[in-house]
Amino acid sequence: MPEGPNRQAGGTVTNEVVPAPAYHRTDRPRPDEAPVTDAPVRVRFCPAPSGVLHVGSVRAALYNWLHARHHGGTFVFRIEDTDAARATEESMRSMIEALSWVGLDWDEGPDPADPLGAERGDHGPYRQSSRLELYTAVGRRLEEAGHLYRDFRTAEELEAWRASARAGGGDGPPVVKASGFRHSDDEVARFTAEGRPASLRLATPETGHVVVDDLVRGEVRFDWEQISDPVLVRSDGSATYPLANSVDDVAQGISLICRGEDLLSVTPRQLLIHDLLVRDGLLDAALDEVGLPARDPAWGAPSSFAHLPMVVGMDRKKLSKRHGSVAIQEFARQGFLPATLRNYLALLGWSHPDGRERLNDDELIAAFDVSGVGRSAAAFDVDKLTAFNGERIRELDPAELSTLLVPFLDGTYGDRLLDDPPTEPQLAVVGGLVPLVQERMQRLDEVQGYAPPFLTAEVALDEASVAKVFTKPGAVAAIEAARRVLADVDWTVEAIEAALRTLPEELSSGFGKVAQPIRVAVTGSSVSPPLFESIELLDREVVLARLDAALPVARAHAPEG
RNA sequence: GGCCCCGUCGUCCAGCGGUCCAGGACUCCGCCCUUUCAAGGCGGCAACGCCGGUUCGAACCCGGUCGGGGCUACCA
Repeated sequence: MPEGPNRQAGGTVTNEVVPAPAYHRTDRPRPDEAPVTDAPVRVRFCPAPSGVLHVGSVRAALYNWLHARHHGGTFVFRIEDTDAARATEESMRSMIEALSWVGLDWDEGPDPADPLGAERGDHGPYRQSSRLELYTAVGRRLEEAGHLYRDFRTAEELEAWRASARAGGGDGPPVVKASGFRHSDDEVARFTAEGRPASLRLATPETGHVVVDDLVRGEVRFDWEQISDPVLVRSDGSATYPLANSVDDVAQGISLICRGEDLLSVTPRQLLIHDLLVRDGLLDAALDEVGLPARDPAWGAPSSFAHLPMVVGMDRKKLSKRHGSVAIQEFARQGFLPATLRNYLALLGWSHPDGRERLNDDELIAAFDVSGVGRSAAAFDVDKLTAFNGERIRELDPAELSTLLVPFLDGTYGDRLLDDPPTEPQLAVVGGLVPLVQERMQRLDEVQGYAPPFLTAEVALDEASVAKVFTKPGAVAAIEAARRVLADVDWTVEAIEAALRTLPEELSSGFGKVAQPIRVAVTGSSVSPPLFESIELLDREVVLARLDAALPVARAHAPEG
């Protein structure tokens, strides 16, 4: 049981590397001897810009953001585009836009207003493609210090070796170790002279084990003999993820690495790299060499890890297009509020100590603690998200909701029902619509189902509604009576209601029987916002015209006799 | 195959040896309210994967088993 001085509120922070015979030095300080307690809280979100940002990534970003805000720390947004073949600017732009939309603001990283250009923060650049020199310098220094070895094997050779090893040809599992992979000095000299390309592998310890003390998983032990020596520098000279990611985490003073569980098994080698980077000031020298900002003296190597459980679909399978909207932008166009996403996603793996679920940012930030995160995979449930969203919409200030609704009516998302730009009267109608629809919407895009009768002169009578309502006795009479009383009533909700309330008695009927035909005639459907308010929102001429237009239809559907 | 992680209602969580014939939220169902649809109120269905062990006592501890997932790339 590792017991070091490295304790921090919220969890044990001892990442012990034991023993370390294969990494050479014995006079170095043990990693757990370095006090890390007063290092400032700095966390990062560092997606690889290929594809779109999905809810799993956003939840990871959210947890990092919450951790930073809770501790008054710094949230860094870094772009990991070391794989030139996969990274695209389109994806990068989209991810920056998505994270901004969700409302997770970062303190250092690309400028959302100028995604491909400006950056903010003193420890950049924040795009790895702009730090290649650093990785090269670090790679060279690591090699000079004897931590790396050259591998001249081609991809085909490696593949063949793996295939046979896996086939159980007596070689055991396919673990790459220096003991079996390091070329002899002669070979190295010869291959180098021939100009054969070589990748650089990190020589990990051949024996012993590492204990990763994870804030969510507890202590996880790995035996070094099971861990392959990772390629740090590709044969074309470019850095791989383990190198670039580790270098940047140390160079940017990241204190807690909080990421997906899929990276848990890769943590041992990163611990080793962090250690090598910090030791003897190797990284500091490289930083200085390439002219990048020096590290803050208060920073240590990342001292805490938190590996978050995966987010899966309702079928427990990996999140995919089949699970609805994968790209975060899709949530925007469907009318989800960013605050809903933040609230819901926070609860996917974590819960407030007192059990409350509807939480605003302040409450989230105040209560969030990574070590309280659960360990099992969580299914993303759109129904619950939707329910949360409906509640939030109801809490919105009407004026704000009115503004939020416009993009769903001006053609930004969905059909265009407003002029460009919207006219004052149109905006007034939208504003008038808000009280009628606010409590019956779960998503903003649902306004598209309510708005047409109020924004277009003509109304199309819904076939099913006509068949259901106009075929009942009394429909024609109700419409005729409504037409008569509405012709000269005061155009206020109260007067309209008072007038229509007299109809049931006159027609010896129930109000429901009278109201439905009128509703269909005026709104086109048997399902609509409240009748009196709907009528009032429309102009008298429009209402009367619609009643007139509906009359022949109602007559045509009227029952015999 | 090897290494690692995970396993409470359909779903997300609570539970951290007795107060649990397991609690909240979403979904679903019923009732109330009601001019439709909603909203709101009330009520209901529904789970500790399995087998052993420890213990006076286990959802909680231990072992095994089964099931799910991750990694096993010169992707990240």
